[in-house]
Amino acid sequence: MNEYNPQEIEQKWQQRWQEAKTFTASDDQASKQYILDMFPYPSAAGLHVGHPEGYTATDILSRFRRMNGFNVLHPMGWDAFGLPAENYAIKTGVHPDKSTHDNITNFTRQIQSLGLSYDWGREIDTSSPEYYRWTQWMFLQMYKNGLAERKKAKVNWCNTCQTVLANEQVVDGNCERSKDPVIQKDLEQWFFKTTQYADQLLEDLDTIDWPEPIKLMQRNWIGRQEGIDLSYDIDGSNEKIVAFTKFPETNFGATFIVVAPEHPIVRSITTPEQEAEVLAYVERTAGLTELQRKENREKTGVFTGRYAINTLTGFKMPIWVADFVLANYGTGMVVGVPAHDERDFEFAQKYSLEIIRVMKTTDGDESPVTELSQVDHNGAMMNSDFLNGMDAQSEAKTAMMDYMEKHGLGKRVVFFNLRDWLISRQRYWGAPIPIIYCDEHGEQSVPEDQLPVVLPTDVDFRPTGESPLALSKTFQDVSCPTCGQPARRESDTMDTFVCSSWYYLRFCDPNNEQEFASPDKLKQWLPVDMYVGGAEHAVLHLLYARFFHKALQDFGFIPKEVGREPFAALRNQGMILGEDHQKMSKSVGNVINPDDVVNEYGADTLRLYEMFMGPFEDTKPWSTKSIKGVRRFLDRSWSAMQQPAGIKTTPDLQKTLHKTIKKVTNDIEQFKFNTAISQLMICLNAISANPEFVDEQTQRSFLQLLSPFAPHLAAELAELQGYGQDLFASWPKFDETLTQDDSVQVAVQVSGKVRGTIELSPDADEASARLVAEANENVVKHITGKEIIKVIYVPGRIINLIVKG
RNA sequence: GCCGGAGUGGUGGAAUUGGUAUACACAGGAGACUUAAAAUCUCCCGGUCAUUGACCUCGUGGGUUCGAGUCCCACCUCCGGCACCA
Repeated sequence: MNEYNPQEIEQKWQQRWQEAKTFTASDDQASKQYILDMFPYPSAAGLHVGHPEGYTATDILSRFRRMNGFNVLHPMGWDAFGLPAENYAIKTGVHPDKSTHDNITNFTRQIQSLGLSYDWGREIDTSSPEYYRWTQWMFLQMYKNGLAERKKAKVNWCNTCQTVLANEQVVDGNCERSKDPVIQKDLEQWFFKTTQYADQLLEDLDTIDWPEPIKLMQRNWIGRQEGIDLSYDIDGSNEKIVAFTKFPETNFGATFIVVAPEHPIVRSITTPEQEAEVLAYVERTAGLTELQRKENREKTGVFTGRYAINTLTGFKMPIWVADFVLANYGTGMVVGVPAHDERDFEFAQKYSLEIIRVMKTTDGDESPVTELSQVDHNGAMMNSDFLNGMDAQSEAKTAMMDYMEKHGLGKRVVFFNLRDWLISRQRYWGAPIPIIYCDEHGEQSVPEDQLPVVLPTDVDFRPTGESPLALSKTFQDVSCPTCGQPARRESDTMDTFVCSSWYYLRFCDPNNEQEFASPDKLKQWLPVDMYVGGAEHAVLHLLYARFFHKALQDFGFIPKEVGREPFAALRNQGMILGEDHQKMSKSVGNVINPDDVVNEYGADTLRLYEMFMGPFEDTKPWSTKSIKGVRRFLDRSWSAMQQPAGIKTTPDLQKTLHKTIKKVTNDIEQFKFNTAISQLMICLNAISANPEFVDEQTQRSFLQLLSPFAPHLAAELAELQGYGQDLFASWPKFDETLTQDDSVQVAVQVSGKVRGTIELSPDADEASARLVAEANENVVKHITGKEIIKVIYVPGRIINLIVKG
């Protein structure tokens, strides 16, 4: 018998598959499956064990679908632009293009050593001019259609990275990458108007098969809220206060107004007496970072000297400026109802503003509100004229909104949390934004036939806060597309998330030089049927890609037939922790390198182990000991499958085989790889117990079932046994009747407690089941002398005898 | 604070969705083969008490039910997201 030598056979089969182009997708079949991994950023650290988890899952699914007759598109590529390569260049002087491509070479070697069935003919690299040419082209389409816009705005700035960041890239007030505090800067920047798609991005979530928690996170991020913009006259001014609120029903209790310091109205309404104080406050708060604002929870504010009139009550509401009101949320102005809002209460208390209760809260309290714990906005209205007695959150809210709209005092509005996507980056290693500025003609698109705008090489990477491209002579020498006079190029590059927002489209037609992808090819493959990756992309990448898909479809570049969503189904792999149950990290020293595992145990063992560890979506710790058990299973499969096939099988073995076919088939569909593997182990145990009764059919089926998980081993055994590789052109079928047991163990309960088990046919009737149960020796002593008053019988599961006395 | 997810043997985890809790593995114990070890194979393996058996056990405490890991209520712990959001 041959020795199982994984390193040898794995290399051999990988080579054969590559030479035979076994996994090349063809573009002309109807039953398609597009199975996609989130493509990796090729970091210098190489592959970590988290990568193969997702890649193995999609590989199993791809091989399984192919065996079931599907035409599968399963590609791989590189999300190659990004800050780490540039930071590395600053430190070492190695050009990002070089380090990135060295890393890609290493990643390719590592990924290929796992025997994954990618169609390498479709490999893409977002940093190649052939790719980013289309990234730039897409920017121009966004521009042409009014979805890309340059505007001055308060933006997030990271001092360490020396660049602006998107809203989504700010985590707890810190830069997602450097973890350093983000400060606010007023800058002119490029935005994609994601907000124009807020409604659709929200609604279409209902049409896709994604994990509910991920959908919920997107819903919360988009943050749709219904409310009303209330207008108030200002005493002694022609301007108006417009305040957004979700709780207009409390408006009889409104006693003051607060405006964000950044709001332009502050300057125009402040009275001369208050001017100095207000300006000083505005200046002081403007300099604060997000973090400082967050740390300083103590409310501060300054009176503008002006009053707005509460139309309902005639109350003169003082207008204050305070930084707890955010300029970019709602209208940047808030109506203060201190009795029924905690923030308003704190502010009113600090500055001795009037507090009027307008609700008997759910705890029955209707005394004056003097403590924070009394503040609540649920209950029955009081002190509120026509609202009195109504429930605050239902009747009263609607009645008040109706009243306000009818009298021209307010307008119902829908407000979203989502902001436009800031895509400019003052960095080098990204796709240049294809815009030219001319003194005479202003902002100009680079003509499409001049794409790509190639990244120059004569560049100093060191971040100065200005884009490195601005300092390149060769890059800046350009003439205006309209008048031909000297002009200058936009020197910012695009956020790398722009590149990754459309790569799934390029895989459909990766070598097309006329279009980013032809409509026919898009029609052939879209949408992605299964998309797999880490949950860290819950909002960023997945939201942006959805936005791109919708926008490009509306521009007419993606056929309508493929639907409004790019990823029909999504699964997230769980994180793999170190053996110490800690997050893997270099500094802790608990990092497992996939190369080492492949060298020691083989790729099939690594694949099988990562799938066997636990549920796909769960976080789970690595265990070097457990991996040996998986290798043992492959060793035993290796020797069992090399036995000469027996003439006939046993009914028991056949039953186990058919149960296994059924379970493995269903489990793969449901991403329950761990239980699929345990069933394969059960099957092998049965095979090993009856070596002389393992017939050819059993061997063939077992190898077929094993092949998506351990493809090299299965291929080698098929060859050794003379079954040929055609074996893997089909998936075994199970016979439902052969998966049924003839007799089953049924538990006998007496008054709900298990007292014994009996053997019965699964369709035995209650009378005969009861007869056998009552005769069971372990049961008898619990029922003698007692009356059986009720019997509950679940065929094939339990029989429960309820006794009295 | 608000919104999600999770809590099962010494360990990773199973449990046909309300029906015999601990499948499949790992670790551990005993034995076989071996001069020996490794490898391999066979058996045992949640806890307490005990004579054949009984009782307890799925984060904690209640509840619904003939029957609850699974459903309901309250609470505890861990992980993830959001957060002066009007």
